[in-house]
Amino acid sequence: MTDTSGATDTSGGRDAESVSKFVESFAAQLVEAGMQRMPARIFAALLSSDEGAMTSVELGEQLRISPAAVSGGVRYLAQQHMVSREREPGSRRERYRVQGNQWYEALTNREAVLKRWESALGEGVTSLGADTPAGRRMAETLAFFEFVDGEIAAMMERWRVHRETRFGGAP
Amino acid sequence: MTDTSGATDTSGGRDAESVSKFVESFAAQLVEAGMQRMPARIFAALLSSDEGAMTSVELGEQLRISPAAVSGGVRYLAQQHMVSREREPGSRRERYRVQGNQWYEALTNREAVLKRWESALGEGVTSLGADTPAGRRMAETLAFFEFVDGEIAAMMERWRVHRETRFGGAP
DNA sequence: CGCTTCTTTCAGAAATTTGTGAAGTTAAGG
DNA sequence: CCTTAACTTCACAAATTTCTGAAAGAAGCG
Repeated sequence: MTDTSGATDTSGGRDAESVSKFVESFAAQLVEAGMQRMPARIFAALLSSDEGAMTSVELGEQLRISPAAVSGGVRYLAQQHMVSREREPGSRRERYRVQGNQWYEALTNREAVLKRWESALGEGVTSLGADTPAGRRMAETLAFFEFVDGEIAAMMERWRVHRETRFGGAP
Repeated sequence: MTDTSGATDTSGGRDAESVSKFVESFAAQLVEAGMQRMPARIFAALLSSDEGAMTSVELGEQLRISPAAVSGGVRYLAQQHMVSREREPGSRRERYRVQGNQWYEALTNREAVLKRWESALGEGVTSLGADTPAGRRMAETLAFFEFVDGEIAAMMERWRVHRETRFGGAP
């Protein structure tokens, strides 16, 4: 089965090549935005799978990477809550799943990041002096991030509503 | 002047050491969020300067880096619109300035990034087939980013208002 | 015009990051 | 229990990135 003619499916895409093309190009964007290469590729592969889930072996085959690389990449993604791990009961085999909305909730949950920025800025304000020009600038910056923090939560709430009306609210 | 006692200013901070401490710790956060090290450090230094602007030489001295590193870092920051360059007329010496609000407008202007993601996702939808499960998932993701796009603009508008009432609208 | 002062570019050394093979660990199933 | 299938960890080689010194390029100023 190494023929290049009709491939698996000509009707709506889904031949190995067009999937791979998308995976690599989307992963490249994620990399450019600061994600590491392997996590990005793994994530893109999951996103473009029909089930939204793949096993270690499947990932390794599609991306041509070692089990070790899959393991590392998946661990990162799980830590970031961008994928979740499942085990089909009664098998040591794991599947990694991208949970519909879960992942962009995670993406917007730069919350942790924002919190750390805020904390660093707060220290900056006190250590440089709240009454100095630099201190005032940082206090304003801090206020901005606090504002954003709150806004993002509200935005995600609006998204859930918007989504329901547009896609007929899946869970 | 290498004494460690009274330093330059004991009233509100602003001795070289506490500035540097803040700079490095804030830069570290930026790095963790994906920014390269030099740009991050340069940016943090500018942010914590009283004038909000420094020359090449000042940056080099505070951060202990070569002129080449300053040049590279500053170029990156300028491309991202996080700092602007000024020249005091009649001198080849340049100053790099963090423009109050300009920079977080830039930060939220991941607009370019979002656009590229959207375009990649769009290609994904057509290439995988809009009627496949994977295609639908990606279409929804795409919708999410389009939604975010719009929301961010609105959020920044609200911020400007919020800011005026809180800080007495500077330009 | 040529000197001087800044900035930028470039090639390369040093450090860091990345991905792999191989060994190690855990649990399912005989 | 022992075997086997899966995932994880680890040390290291390769690739990439990062920063520097040196040279080159502009632009003010005499």
